[in-house]
Amino acid sequence: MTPARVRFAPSPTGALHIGGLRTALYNYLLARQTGGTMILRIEDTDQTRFVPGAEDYIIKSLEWAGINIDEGPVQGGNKGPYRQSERKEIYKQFTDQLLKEGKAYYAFDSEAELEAMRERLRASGASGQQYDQSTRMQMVNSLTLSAEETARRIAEGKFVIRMKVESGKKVVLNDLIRGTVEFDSAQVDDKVLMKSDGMPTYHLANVVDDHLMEITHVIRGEEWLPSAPLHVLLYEAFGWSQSMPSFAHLPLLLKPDGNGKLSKRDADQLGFPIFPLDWTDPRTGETARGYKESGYLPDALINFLAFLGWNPGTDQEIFSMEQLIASFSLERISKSGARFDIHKAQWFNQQYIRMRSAGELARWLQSQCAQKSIPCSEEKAEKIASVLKERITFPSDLWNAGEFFFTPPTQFDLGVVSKKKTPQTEKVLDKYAIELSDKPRISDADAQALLEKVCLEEGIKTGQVLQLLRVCLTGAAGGPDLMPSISILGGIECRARINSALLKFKS
RNA sequence: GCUCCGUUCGUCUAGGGGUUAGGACAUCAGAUUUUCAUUCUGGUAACACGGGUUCGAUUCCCGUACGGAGUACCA
Repeated sequence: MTPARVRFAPSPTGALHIGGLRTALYNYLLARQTGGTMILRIEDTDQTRFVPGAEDYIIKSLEWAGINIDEGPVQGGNKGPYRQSERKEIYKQFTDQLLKEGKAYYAFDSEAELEAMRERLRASGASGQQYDQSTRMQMVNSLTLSAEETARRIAEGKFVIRMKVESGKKVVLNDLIRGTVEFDSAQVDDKVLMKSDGMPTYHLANVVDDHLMEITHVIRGEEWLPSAPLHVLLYEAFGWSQSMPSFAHLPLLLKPDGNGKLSKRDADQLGFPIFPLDWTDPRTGETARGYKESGYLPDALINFLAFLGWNPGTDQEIFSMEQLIASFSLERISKSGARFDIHKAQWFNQQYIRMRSAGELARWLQSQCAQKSIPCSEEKAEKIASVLKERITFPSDLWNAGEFFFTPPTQFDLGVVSKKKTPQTEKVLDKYAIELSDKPRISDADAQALLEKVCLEEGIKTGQVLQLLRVCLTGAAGGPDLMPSISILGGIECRARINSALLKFKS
């Protein structure tokens, strides 16, 4: 396999969207699989949309997700710089070349003039309202103005450079996911290549950089497919057709319900994260919760994301990053958009939590306790973790489901109480409490044997008191196995809880 | 409007001219757990529609419908 050079090229206009993370992942998988190079390129050519902190956020998010960058603004590399704003001079050379060869031209139209053109076209019932070969000669540009006038306007410094797209050409794109896609160059417009502030547009910058950085595969979202013919034309114009990268346009991530692509709004409404990490928008001060902070494990999220649009063709679903790298292939990416389903993400998380060691879960619990200033020994944390392990989806559930190990219940399931509390069961629990009172440490088996003994003396089955006992101890009707719980709590604590609960039930 | 892309259970998908159309999530039922969860077993549930091509089409072709994307001096 020839080593692939791929890039993830976000623009620092905000937090990294979960769909962007998937795009980065697919790029990364191909890079690692082929022993190639993963490049991060910051596409910050729109100065008006620049958001401070966004670049740093993107880098931290990728790092958390386990997507390691080989070349980028932080790591450097010999094809840099990796921020497009720092490559301004490079782009100028290339537009100059196109200008000289007559493949691009200067345009001076104001925004109002452009709008007027579109309005005119709409009114006339034309099929499109593009600045293209059919309209360019009616516009204010170096094609329609005299050489002197053009020179004067250029000297004023207010101009854009547009691609001069020839009509009547068939543009063929061989997409790795979609196969051959054909376009008619007549419907490609004369896109702006260089903006009036001297910055390139995405179209120019992307082609120039991909060429200069020797990118072999452009793996990006499907939203780029319509502008792909322009990019192909640009490669041709520069004479780079032979070394043009392969394209793979990824299916989009769609809303869980309704129509359209997944947006932050949907996530907010349905209550799930859309960003990898917590993000505070510096403009609005608004904070959005991240996957990390919501308790998703990075490898679980990655596994989930990998399967949204790709599958290995086998029944295996749990894949580590290494396994994904080994099995991944662009050919097995599906063509249609994938609805985003947070339930599946939760299921993956649950699976990954179970694969963690009791020790690791214990450390999570200990840190949660520490935050609440509740002491928790390693031994206790580990015991709790092992009884709770199969029952949780997020690390925070350790506390939610195990709080009763630290604080006696204040609320009790009254349904169980009214159903199970009889003079007889009360008496059993009373006696059980006394038996427990001199046993600070007690094993599961002993707790069980003791209960059976008391029940036998009172002539009832253990099953008749078990649930009432659980409510006394934990307050709830359901929960982890009772005997191990008693062992964790210890005899003294259990006795106290039984007594106080029984007292409460009397009133 | 125009251009491009797409369409298999509710969801993610496998499959592919002749299959009992497979798996996973979700859901329902039963078993286990004298609780809940887990686990196990089983169930419900899909080839958008219409024309071709063919002995035969869910699979290939063409339309239609529906969905999506793009249509900026944003990426």
